[in-house]
Amino acid sequence: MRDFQTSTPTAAPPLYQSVRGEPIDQMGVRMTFARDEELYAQEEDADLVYRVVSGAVRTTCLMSDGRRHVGAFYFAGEFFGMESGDAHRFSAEALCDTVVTVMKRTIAERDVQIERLLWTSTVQELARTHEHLLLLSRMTAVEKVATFLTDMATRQGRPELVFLPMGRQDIADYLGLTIETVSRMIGQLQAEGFIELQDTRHIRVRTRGSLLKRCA
Amino acid sequence: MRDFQTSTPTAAPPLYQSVRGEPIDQMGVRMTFARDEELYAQEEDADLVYRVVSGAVRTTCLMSDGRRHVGAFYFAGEFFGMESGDAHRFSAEALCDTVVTVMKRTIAERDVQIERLLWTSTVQELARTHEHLLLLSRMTAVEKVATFLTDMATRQGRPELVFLPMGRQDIADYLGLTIETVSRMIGQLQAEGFIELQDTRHIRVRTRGSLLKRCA
DNA sequence: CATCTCCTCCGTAGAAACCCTTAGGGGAAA
DNA sequence: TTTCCCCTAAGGGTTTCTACGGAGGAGATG
Repeated sequence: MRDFQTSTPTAAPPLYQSVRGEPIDQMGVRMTFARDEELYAQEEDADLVYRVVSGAVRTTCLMSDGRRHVGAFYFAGEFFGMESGDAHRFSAEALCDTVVTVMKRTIAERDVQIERLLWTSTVQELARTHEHLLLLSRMTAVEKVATFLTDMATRQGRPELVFLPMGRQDIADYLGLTIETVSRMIGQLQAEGFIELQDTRHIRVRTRGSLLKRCA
Repeated sequence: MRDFQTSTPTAAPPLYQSVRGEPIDQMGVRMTFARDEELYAQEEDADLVYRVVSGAVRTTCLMSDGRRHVGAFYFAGEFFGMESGDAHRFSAEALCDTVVTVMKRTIAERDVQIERLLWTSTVQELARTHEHLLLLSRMTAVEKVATFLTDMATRQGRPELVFLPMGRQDIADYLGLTIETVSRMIGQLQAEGFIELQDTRHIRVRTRGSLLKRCA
């Protein structure tokens, strides 16, 4: 976990660094969550917006028959929890020990600068989500896993060594695969020489260019 | 096409009706596009934002090996074309004869009211996109088609008779299926008595409650 | 500190289900 | 007629489902 904590702050875009000269990390109330602790639940009132300071968060959606879907992962510097309606459509949980800042939605919407920041963040998330759509609808299993790994590497700002704060089940539910297929595809990428597993959560990318070819 | 033109304006939320007392339809420059005409292309500069006045628009993404992906459909009252970067990641085409209003992004961002409208619209689209993700990642073929039909019915504001301005290929590329599977599933829903085909583009929903059960 | 057990998570293999590919025919529009 | 799009059917491939075994961590015990 520790190397993850120290690596992610570099991923925060410069845009997010300050508002009115204040470090944006200090905007709102600081809160800490333990691994697997719930930040908010599905159907809960969505009157707060969140921003990751350190650690990582996943949003999940549970269907009535038990099928599970992971909507997104959020890392340091990223906003989440904005909803168009009154209630959260997903629940949010901490992947590891995580610090976030929390702000009332009504307060954020009263400040033009903060609102603009939120809008920029929302458009960025929309773009990421569209990429996710493309991945889910038209990629093969091995392409999904390769794309996921390069995306994680990029967002962590360290293309040669990826740390995965989430388990295999989370990856599977994010990519629309089963846990077995994820394992098989990681094994296949390793057998083909694209990646090397240091342990189950640390993956060394050998030839980034070649791995990108497996991304479709 | 005609019944579609008359039915969609009712789908526009009240929020979009006016800004500063002006009908928002008159914001920006009015443009008309013919069926299958391109509004903008993938990789093109994204310095404009669009809003559908009448008709319908699809956004598509073409992969290098020819695989095709439909990102979204937009109907009267909805904004599209906002990007986080400088370039469009998708191309946009008219599904039928379509009227849109076009506005410079820089102008939109200078007006606080318009900017807020855009943000609201973006958050709504993000929510719709998250629903689309859930559909693609964890639904079966028949659930995808059933969900698609109920979504179209809802957005057209006429739950009992759905008009599909897009072809089967567009539906398939939107749902991550093949055209044959879409046909089979529509046939299956018809055989099970949930829907009835008037012609290939007009579908009568017999028992909405039952169809919703097929949506997972 | 070593060892044991429990528990969770990860990896592998075979069978089965699901969906896609391929091929062919029909109907509407140009 | 020609062309394009849609529907149907059969075979094959990819992914999932089911089942089993191994690795590693947490906690209890001596």
